[in-house]
Amino acid sequence: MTTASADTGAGQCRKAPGRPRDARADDAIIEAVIALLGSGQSADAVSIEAVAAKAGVGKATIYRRWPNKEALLVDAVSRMKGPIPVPEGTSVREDLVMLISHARSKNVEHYSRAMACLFPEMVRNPPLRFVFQAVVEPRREVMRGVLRRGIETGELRADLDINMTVLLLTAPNLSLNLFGHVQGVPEEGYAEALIDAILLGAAARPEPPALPAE
Amino acid sequence: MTTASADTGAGQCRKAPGRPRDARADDAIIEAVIALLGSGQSADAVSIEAVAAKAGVGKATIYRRWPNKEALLVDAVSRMKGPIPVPEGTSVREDLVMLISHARSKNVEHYSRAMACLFPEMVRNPPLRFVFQAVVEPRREVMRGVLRRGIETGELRADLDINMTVLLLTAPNLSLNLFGHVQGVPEEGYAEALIDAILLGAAARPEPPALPAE
Amino acid sequence: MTTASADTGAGQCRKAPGRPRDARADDAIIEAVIALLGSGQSADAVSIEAVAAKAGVGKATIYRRWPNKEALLVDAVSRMKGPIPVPEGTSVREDLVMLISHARSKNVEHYSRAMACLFPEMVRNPPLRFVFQAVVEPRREVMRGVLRRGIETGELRADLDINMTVLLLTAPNLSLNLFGHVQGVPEEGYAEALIDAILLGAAARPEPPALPAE
Amino acid sequence: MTTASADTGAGQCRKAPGRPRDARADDAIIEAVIALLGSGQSADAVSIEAVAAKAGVGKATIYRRWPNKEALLVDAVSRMKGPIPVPEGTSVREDLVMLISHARSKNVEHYSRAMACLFPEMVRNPPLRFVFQAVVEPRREVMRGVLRRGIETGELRADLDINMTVLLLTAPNLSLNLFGHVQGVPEEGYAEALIDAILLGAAARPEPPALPAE
DNA sequence: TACTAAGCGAGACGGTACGTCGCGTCTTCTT
DNA sequence: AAGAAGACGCGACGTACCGTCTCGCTTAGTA
Repeated sequence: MTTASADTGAGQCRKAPGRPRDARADDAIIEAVIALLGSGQSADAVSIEAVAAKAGVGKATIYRRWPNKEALLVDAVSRMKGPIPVPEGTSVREDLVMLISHARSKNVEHYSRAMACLFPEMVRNPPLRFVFQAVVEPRREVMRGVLRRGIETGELRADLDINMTVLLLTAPNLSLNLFGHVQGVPEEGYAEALIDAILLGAAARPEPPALPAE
Repeated sequence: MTTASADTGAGQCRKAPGRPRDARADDAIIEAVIALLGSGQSADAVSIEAVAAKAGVGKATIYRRWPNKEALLVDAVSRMKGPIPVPEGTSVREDLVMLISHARSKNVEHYSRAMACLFPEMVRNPPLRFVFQAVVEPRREVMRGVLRRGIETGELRADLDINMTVLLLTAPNLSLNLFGHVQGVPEEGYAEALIDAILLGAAARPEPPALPAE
Repeated sequence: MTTASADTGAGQCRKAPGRPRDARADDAIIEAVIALLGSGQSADAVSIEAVAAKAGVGKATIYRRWPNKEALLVDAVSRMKGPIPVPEGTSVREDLVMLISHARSKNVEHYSRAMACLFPEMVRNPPLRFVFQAVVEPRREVMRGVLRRGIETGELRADLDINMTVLLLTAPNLSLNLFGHVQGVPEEGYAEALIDAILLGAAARPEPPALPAE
Repeated sequence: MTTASADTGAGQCRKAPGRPRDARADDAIIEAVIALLGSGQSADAVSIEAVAAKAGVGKATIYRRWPNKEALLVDAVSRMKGPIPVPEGTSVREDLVMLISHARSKNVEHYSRAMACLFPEMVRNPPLRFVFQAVVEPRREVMRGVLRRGIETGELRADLDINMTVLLLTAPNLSLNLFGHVQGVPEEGYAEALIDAILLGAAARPEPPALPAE
């Protein structure tokens, strides 16, 4: 996924000649990016020159690993999100609440800042959108698993449109990250409210007495 | 909404001395922005210098009207979206389908490109998010009206969380604009599928026979 | 000769549009170059970035006037040499002594340093040699005038090779500037010794008694 | 003269441990320098990296032999000039013509290019001027020998300033190398014209009848 | 009619970041 | 230990755009 790891991929049997890349530089660079993203400065405080200075590294060392600024940002974002959480499987609702809360709690400010740096390049170079989806898609796949299991257990409608539901689950988070709060949407209990709205649906039902257990 | 109109606002009773601003310049500038956004170039092709050159205008003429690049972009985006559509009121479902289709059909590529230019500044200067919401909020308010009317007519649940529902209706569009297609979500019939998913809900119901009319 | 003066040449009748170049910037830049050349630092202390910083000027302001580093150096050198001295015409020997002393006294250290910066570009781009000769040639022409007059007055041989003699007069100065002192050549009285050697010639004459006045 | 020979000087009695230096590398490096100097490229095409690539050698192999780029260039120049010619001693004039022609014929273009690379460092580090003179001085010494012998044989004035005359003999060549042709100085027959000018002198003599033999 | 004040196209200005290249040093494995 | 390969910190290169600032000219309303 990352350019750096691609260069030293596991598939290579023969060692590359010459001095090997210094792994500490990779880490120092990524950490410098994350630190700058979080430094409360403006989004363009994340300049390559600042990253190099903060990481104690020459600019060429960065450009040897990533072809340009945005590729570096993509990599930093993917590392920022950390490992994908594993749902516990107690119930669909609880699993989804956990996944959404996790995504929401993680680096909201950082994430938004990183996105601000990424979008320009994502637009200028659409293939990069797929690179970016490579970060998002595994998380979506976990959600699809939860939904499929819910259909099997009968917790969810058998004819559920899984892809659309995943979009409903993840897109609001994106919107909140980018635009900040939307009036009337709670910060506390957001994940629960979102999931209940999706589970229950908006349409009125004629049979209130038929749902005593819920 | 625009800085330009604020400068020559209606509150002024005495006519300003000196040569009045040339209204054709405003249009030429906005049109140049939109043309550059659509020119298939990269997102940073939309530089003030390029806009000025394309509009046949001096840079100072732009900065006299907008305080900086991003304010200009915000203005161009809001004009790009065109007038807010008015729902016909036949049914909640049809009104929402119309609103969503309209938002989706409009300038998907342009919009994405404009966002790419806007986000960096939105993050660096959070008040701009509110400026930006000023573009989005009126459209949301129209949706809220449809939802409220749906509750009154009994088409929607009486305890519906209107704000969350609006988020569910609008956020997926944002996600598609930014990231492009998501696998499994139809381009054709997208609005209908989205709205049905939101209306119906994901949870299974014990009473299939209770919904013969639907 | 200079790029700057070429742009605002006297032949132009219509004023160029836009803000005119700031003449103080030209001076500040040239002075910064000369100051850096004389700062006792190494030759590559004369970097465009250092010049810009010392002159309190943006790099673009330099590159707007000169296409590259070496063109700037050429210009600085020509200004460093100052106005061409005018010989008094008392005698050929005295006029030449004055011209050579003047050339030698001027900025020996600076000159050598500037040459060090110039040669790389002179070689890489031979037309620049002619630009450079434009600085040197007027000074040579003054010498030719002195020699021609000396022939007329009978002070010099009628069949003198003027161009070769000019080369003999100027080349040793170049050599001293570049390589520093040559053993056995006096610093004090250098001009006189040089000119006497050229006037008198190296060949032995059979008639020492024929030169009692000298 | 070269750093390489200094490192493996004759004073060492015990054989150095480890792998001995590969003598072919020395030659390959020097040849690569000369090839690059002659490649019609710009003067800064002679970078250490290009030399290493062309010679099929690691950069460290170069830096093990020469302390820096300019030392390498000095060495290459001295090797470029080839062995010092030995005058035949028939007459002063013929000996000098031979020496000057030889110096002039050798690698004019290469020499100029090499100088372009050398001067920057010569200025930044004046001791290098002496290193450089070590290349030039032996040639000058040969000339001094010719001149001294000419005084003994009576071909030259007894009170000749030998050092100044050597300067007059060598400096014009430098000037031509660096600045290219000077107007009015012949390419063909240059050495003869130069030497005659130096021998004969510029001053007019009152006794034309006194020189019938010449 | 002349004056005044502002708008206008053009482009120079001080900055700052970009991505590239060469320097001289270092670290790896191979010979 | 030398060698080929190439990564490393550093710093200059020349370019592009930012937002501001003069220029000379044009276009109104005011005197």
